[in-house]
Amino acid sequence: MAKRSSHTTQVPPLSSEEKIKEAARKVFTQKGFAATRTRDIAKEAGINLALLNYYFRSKEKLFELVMFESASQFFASISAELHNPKTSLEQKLTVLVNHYIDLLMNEPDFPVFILHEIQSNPSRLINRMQAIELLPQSVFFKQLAAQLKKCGNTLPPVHFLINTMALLVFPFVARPMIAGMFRSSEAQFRELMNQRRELVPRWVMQMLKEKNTNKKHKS
Amino acid sequence: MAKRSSHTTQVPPLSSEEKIKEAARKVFTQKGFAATRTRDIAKEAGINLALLNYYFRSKEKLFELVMFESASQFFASISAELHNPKTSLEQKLTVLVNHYIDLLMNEPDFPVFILHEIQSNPSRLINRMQAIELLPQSVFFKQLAAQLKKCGNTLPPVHFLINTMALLVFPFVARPMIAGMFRSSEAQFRELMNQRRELVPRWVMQMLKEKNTNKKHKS
DNA sequence: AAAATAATTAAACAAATGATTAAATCCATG
DNA sequence: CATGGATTTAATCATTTGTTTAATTATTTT
Repeated sequence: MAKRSSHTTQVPPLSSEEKIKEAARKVFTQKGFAATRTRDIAKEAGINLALLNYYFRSKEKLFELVMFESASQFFASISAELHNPKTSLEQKLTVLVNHYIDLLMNEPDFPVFILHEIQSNPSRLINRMQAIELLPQSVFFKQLAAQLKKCGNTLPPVHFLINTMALLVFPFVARPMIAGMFRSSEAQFRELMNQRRELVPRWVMQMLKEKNTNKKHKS
Repeated sequence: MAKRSSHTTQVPPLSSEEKIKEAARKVFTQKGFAATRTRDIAKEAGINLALLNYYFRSKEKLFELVMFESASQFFASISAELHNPKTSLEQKLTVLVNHYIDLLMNEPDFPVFILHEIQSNPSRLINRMQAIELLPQSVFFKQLAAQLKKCGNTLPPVHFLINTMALLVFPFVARPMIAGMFRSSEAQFRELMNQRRELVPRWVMQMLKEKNTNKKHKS
């Protein structure tokens, strides 16, 4: 297909259709559905505005196509590892954390984007993502529950799924605030996130091991 | 000011100006700036569309007014406790966690909203919130750093500030996803969050105490 | 009560924006 | 080359949307 040539990194010229999809992904992710103009996408893609409707019918259709691709890729990319019966819970945690830290360093705007779109239109996105609903049936989740039981911790396993995701993705969604707090540079932030590659799995394992004293709380 | 009357919960009738502000807060928070129409706000407030511009000049001005109020209230509401030299780190954690769990149960859409607005227009909001930049100078932060030192943990204290916020607010920003995973009801979610009132402070204290082995990570 | 000021309304305007049209250009195939 | 379909473009349309205007009603002041 793409004619390869010389020694330089040769980018196969994208078709207009592909250019639109890439531009749409970029602009939608940064500004959200409502704030992006079809003209923004056309300009970003370097194509005529009418081509957008020629290939994708409407802004809405383009959004659903591109974002369903992104979202399922985001959630499914780690699915195999989560269902792998050969690796330990701790190994899975390490793979999971490293995978998403890599991903989020390249796509830092994605989490807030997806959370905002879900919040402003829950039905449109939640239904289409079966990857999410399969998580509680994964080997990973079962190993998590087993580890809890072994340690005599009677808390619902959900807490620790939440905690893992929280420690993993929250730094990225709060990145502008963290940067604002410490006037920290991009490089400093990346250094922090690289440290967390080892820290997050350790913290999660430690939380699992803690005895749950199971005190009452005020209703 | 407001004339109080009988035994029933008497709502002092809001002025049009107040009705608009309340409606704006609600609609902006749920749908974001770009997706809300001035007509949505007018309808929600039950007032004529022109009144919005009569009192607030423009959608943009209304947004900045109302959201600056919300945001500074959100961040400043706990400021006194964070600077209290009388209470211990653990006590502060408990107060902080309980305060924000209360707040977020009533305003679950606020975090995603504010994060999305910051992401799509960082300069507009970050500058105005000095509360955020004062956090690293708070007694809370100093106690956190001291506790780390005492335990021989050489990691940057920021990690634990991030972790505290993560464990506290992430469940709310991810609420629709969590509900989707476990088909859980509103009541079940609230029960989980009530459990976390005690769990989050404990988890954070535990993370602080862990020895940091300080292994190298791949650059 | 009269006058003045404030609040409210219906209607309309102007710009932005998603979408369409019809003509022009490109490109493979016979 | 000629033909026919696919691609691209400039121009335009129709609707939405933030805002304004001018007239009407309510409230306060004199």
